[in-house]
Amino acid sequence: MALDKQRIVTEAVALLDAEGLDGVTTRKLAARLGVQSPTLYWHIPNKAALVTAIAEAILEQQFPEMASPVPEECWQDWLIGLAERLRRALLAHPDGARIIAASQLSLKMAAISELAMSSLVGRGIPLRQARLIVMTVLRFTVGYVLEEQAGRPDANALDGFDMAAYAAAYPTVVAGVAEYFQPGRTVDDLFRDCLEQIIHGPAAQSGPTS
Amino acid sequence: MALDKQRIVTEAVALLDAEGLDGVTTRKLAARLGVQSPTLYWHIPNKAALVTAIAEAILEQQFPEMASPVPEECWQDWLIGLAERLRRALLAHPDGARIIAASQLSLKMAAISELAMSSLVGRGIPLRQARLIVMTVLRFTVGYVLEEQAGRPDANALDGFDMAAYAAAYPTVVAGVAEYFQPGRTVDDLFRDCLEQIIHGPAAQSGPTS
DNA sequence: TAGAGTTCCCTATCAGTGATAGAGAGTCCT
DNA sequence: AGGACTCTCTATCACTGATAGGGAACTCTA
Repeated sequence: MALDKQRIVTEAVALLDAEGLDGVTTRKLAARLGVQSPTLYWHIPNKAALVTAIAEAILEQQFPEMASPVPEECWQDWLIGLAERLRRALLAHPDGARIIAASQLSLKMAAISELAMSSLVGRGIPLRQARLIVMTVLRFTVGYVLEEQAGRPDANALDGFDMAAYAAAYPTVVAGVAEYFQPGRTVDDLFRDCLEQIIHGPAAQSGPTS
Repeated sequence: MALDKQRIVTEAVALLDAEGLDGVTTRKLAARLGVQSPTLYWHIPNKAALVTAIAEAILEQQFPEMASPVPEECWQDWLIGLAERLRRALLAHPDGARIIAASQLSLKMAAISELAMSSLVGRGIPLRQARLIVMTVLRFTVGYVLEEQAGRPDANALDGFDMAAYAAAYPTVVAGVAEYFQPGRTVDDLFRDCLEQIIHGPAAQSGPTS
């Protein structure tokens, strides 16, 4: 089978799934393609471009089409759904968020921004506010998943870790985690609740605001 | 002068400032310290630990003390100020956000969360909501600065870039950028406006919300 | 004070990384 | 037939994080 950029990127994603971002090296990728590593440089200028191409592929996979909200759907729910799809796209591969963050000038990401902003503007939201909301939601989502996927420290680094001391030093943080997850809530609920914080505002939830 | 972890981290930050994260190699760092590179491994287990230590140093620099809001200050403004300080901490060094994102188990970051959450709880906000707001603000801030600091693509990668086509494909995005910055607003204003979106909610700004 | 243990830095070396130079097989077009 | 173009190869570079193991200097103990 002829080697082309398409096939390289497809195999790179498979390698990513198998070994994570740090496992994606030109040699391993070439080996999977039955080729020597310098050959890749005929099709791809450098590794940064490869990572960007992987990012585009990951997004494309989850956003094959770009659909505006249907008329009867309120934009808030639609935007939450969009962010959840973006999060799922990043979670679908190891280090997905790192890859998106490392990729430069992603056209697919620009397309998502464009879709979201134009949809909001179409609902009568002023351009400036639409931009603020969309930027906030998208950057938050990347930041969120980035931390969500952050490599758990290896056991080696953990041997000096004292959970009791941690709980004593950061009681509110620990209590907050315990409180949230105790009634059967999941990490997906947590993401959604944070999103609603952004989109509907703190006032949407019960509780004093000053 | 004796070599210790403190001095290593201080010099690593200086090297970071001079050459960026990719320039922080064990050899260059050792050279600055007048030492051979394997010597560093006597003081530090591996490079990941070094990056984490750099992250702690960067945060420490901007958050030497942890102050709760004074009584007459509303928590919203205080929290915005906290996020702005965090952003300034990340912007103060090249790749600051990448470093925070790559560092595992930062105690200083936990301390910031603890301070913020306990301050909000102290103002009567329910624990769950305090956690949601603080998490949202902190992860958004990291995601925001990460993109803000993302390496601009080199001229090499830009030669195939057609600005006119970009503007045609993503008109709302481009219009949004132009609209925002035209009246003399700065990138700092943009960050603050996004933050207010989160903390005060979309309703705080004028404009329809459905 | 003698000797043992500890601390800290060294040289030598490893496997692996992204990337380039340049040769050489095919293929296609004139 | 012959030149140009496309694609893959071998060989090699400079560099990276990391480990093994030697040795000097210091400190603590008998």
